[in-house]
Amino acid sequence: MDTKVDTRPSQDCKNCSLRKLSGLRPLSVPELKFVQDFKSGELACDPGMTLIAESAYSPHLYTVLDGWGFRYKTLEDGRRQILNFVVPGDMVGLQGAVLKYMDHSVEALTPMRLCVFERERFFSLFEQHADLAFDVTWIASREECILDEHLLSVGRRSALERSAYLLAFLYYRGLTSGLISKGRAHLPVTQALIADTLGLSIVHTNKTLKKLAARKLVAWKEKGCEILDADGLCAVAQWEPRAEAERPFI
Amino acid sequence: MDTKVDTRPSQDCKNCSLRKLSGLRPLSVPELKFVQDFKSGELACDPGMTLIAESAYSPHLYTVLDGWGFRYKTLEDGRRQILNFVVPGDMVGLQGAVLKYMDHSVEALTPMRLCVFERERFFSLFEQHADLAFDVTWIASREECILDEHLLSVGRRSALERSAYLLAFLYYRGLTSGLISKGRAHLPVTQALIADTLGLSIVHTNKTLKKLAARKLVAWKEKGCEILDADGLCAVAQWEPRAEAERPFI
DNA sequence: CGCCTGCTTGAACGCTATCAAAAAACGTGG
DNA sequence: CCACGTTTTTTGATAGCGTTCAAGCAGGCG
Repeated sequence: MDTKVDTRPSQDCKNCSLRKLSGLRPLSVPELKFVQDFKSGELACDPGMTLIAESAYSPHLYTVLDGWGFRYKTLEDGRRQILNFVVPGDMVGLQGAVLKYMDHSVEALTPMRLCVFERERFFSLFEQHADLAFDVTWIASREECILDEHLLSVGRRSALERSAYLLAFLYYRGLTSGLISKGRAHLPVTQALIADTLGLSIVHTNKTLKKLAARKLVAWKEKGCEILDADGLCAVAQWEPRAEAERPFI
Repeated sequence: MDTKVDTRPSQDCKNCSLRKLSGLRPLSVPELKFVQDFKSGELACDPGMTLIAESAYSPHLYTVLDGWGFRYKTLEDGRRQILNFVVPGDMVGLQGAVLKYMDHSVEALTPMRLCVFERERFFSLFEQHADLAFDVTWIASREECILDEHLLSVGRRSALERSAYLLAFLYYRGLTSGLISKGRAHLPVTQALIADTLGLSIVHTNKTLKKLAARKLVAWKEKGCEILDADGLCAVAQWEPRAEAERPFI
């Protein structure tokens, strides 16, 4: 449960491990230079660690370099709703940087590595690089788009459809962010997490997942979920992933 | 059900009817000048009109000047989920302008008036006015924030809590956007709309709303909902509205 | 007046929650 | 490598919240 901020001089953004991912918008030389200067360090953290706590002020803004995490909110009596998962390329704490308050918490699901920025200097990005500013807005809009689909899912899909949608969704997010590959499609989630994302009880989630397993769409092993047939999941969910053109990454 | 685009020279932004609303960030003279030039017209439309259709390309981007509307998505078999409501000051079609695709539809609930912009020129806003670009990101982030709360609501609140939350939420949105006042708190929504927002059936929505009415929190009249006790609704919902500092408006 | 939309009500069904408990997997320290 | 506590998964039984089906009523509009 410990955290360590890397105090070595910031890693070179040009050789950022994420840059080799296909589907990322390449940065121009001046942009890269700006980002390199904007970056104030790296953060590595262990599973279970809270990156950002609801309503607590954080002076930082992050970009995920590696690992899985998730965003959630809770009601006063403890009921929890997971809002979305974060993967490499996602920004963490953007709401806080823009609105000046955080309305949700973010927790690491696996060991994570993050790129650290100072909120104070966030506005300079808008002043100096219109392209990067547009990218930030793009990222915020895509998050909105994902939330729209989740809301449709929780509001109108049955338990079986919902589960299928979520697993397919996580599969594609894992693929496009390089966390998994078609051969190694293992999602590091517990059934309790799935339940809190779908708005279902743990017991019923378990029974529903068993049905998907019976259809050979997924398998539960090694404390996580193996995706066996993503197309099958999509069919059950009445959903298909959007083929994304080029994704910005800051 | 007809639409009319106002072909007269664009109304003066400086005297925009919305500018007198309290809580809006005032624009500088150059910003105002830019917005005035950016604006390409006004659109007036009647209730029931679809402003933007899912997956259809629209060359426009709007800001709401007057009236209520709502965003929604549907599944192939017709099940519908309302994602959020739009009120004066909100942008409509931002997702489309940034991501290049629309994933939801937008429909007018009451007669609406909108300010029309050209998507093509949207990027120039980022190039020329960092402050306005930041405002756009602010608007996107706040939408995300609202969706987070809706998701928590649909996922984890009971039918009664959910209804109370939604009505309180609409009440405060109406207030801050000048559509209603404390004396005249009438929301122009049908129970079918409420049902599609909460992810409930119409029948059960009706029974749930009756319970709120029995507690004297709301009253159903004139084809809409009268808010009698917003604090009471908040208490039922375990929710309280956030006191917003200054809201940008483009 | 008659149709259409929106609100209301009752009854029966069923999906999902809750309760309870056990089995399995995992992590840790001896 | 084993023992033990903890977390996660699994299963069965029961209860209840919310859905679906089926009418009936009220108000607005041509």
